[in-house]
Amino acid sequence: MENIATLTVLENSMLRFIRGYLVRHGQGPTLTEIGKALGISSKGTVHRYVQALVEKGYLLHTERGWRGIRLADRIPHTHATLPLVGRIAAGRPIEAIPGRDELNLAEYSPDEHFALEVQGDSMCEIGILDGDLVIIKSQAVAKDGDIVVALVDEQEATLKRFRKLSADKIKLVPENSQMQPMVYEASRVQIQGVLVGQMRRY
Amino acid sequence: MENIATLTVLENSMLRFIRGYLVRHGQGPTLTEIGKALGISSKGTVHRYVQALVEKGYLLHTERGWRGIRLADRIPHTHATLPLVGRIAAGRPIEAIPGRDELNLAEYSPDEHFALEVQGDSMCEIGILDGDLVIIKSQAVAKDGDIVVALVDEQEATLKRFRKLSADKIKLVPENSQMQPMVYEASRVQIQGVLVGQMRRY
DNA sequence: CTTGAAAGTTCTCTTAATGTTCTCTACTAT
DNA sequence: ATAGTAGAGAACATTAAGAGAACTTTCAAG
Repeated sequence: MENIATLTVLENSMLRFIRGYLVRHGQGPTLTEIGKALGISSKGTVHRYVQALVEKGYLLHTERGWRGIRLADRIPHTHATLPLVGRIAAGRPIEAIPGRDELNLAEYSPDEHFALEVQGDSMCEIGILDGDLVIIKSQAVAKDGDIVVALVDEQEATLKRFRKLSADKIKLVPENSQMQPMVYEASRVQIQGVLVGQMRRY
Repeated sequence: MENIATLTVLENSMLRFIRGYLVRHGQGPTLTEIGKALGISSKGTVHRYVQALVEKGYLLHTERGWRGIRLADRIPHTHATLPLVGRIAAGRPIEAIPGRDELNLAEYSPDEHFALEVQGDSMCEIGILDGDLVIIKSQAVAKDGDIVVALVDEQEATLKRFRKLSADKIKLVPENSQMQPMVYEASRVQIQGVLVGQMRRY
């Protein structure tokens, strides 16, 4: 945590860019490329910042030669963010996503969200598999088509797509063709929240 | 946080804001940002409150430089966690998962990991869909069967399952029956990392 | 090997953003 | 009336960020 404290906003941005570039290209960027990416037209300015990162221990530079910027072992610990290097599509270069160079994992506030582990295949056709974690925003009302955590008779829980049939009937729809939708009296069903995220570990 | 009671309402609000900001950004807010968040237009006023929190032992400030506000050691740092309520299986009550009541969103250290956004369907049969984010552990070596980010000829990237055919040949296998595996000379392929996580937003 | 372009290095000058200090004001409770 | 809380805002100081020119080094092509 202390480590990040010593970097300015721009140093941090530059480090993120350099880091992404190394993954995307397998070699270091030129000062001009760094400048272009960060909107700086002066190589001198870019050079100075790279030097600052080297002096602060975040970057190394090969002794001679072009494109010699490398990551040092010392990488800032930024709580709850990861560098978002870009978009990967087979057969293409990884392309940086303009304006998005960080993945913020702390965007879900714990007072409004909770997590659940999924068991079963009811939502597998949309990529929510057995064992996945889902992030739910706590709310009691859902829109037609939302994926909800629904409590039936205050007891049985399920993660399904919510369909409103009428004022007093709702349908909970699995995303698995082998399973049937279920229709309930609205009064039996309590919406606990709405799906906002999913994640899986490997 | 027992001593939080000795703060005024506003000091308390400010402390909460600063704590949240530090988690999301990994560095301190500017006085202007604090002011904007709490509806105070005067930097001078904000500064005075920050000083009060420093004097009362809740905050620290780096000796020099901007964005230097930090939490004092006695203040618990907010971690990027969500309550993990339990396991959800259709038709059953949500059951608590023994020993796991929190989902730690910050488990991937940024010095070893980066994220990528997936484009395409090459891994869709294992639930990695177009638009998903994947979390990659940086490493240059993979085991047979690992899902890897591979750079071919320092240029083309791909996320596929790694199969080692021989000492100098590897195969990259999609998880989509409509696509063919590709075989490469090992010297053409640079492993940038191995898949450790996946996530999706709704 | 030579040459020219690209990339890197050093330096000076400038501007904008952020932090600090201070004075004045208003409201509420004692 | 006084003290505490809370706010505005201005002037000043410090930090970060930027341009660009001149020079040096590296590399690739001929």
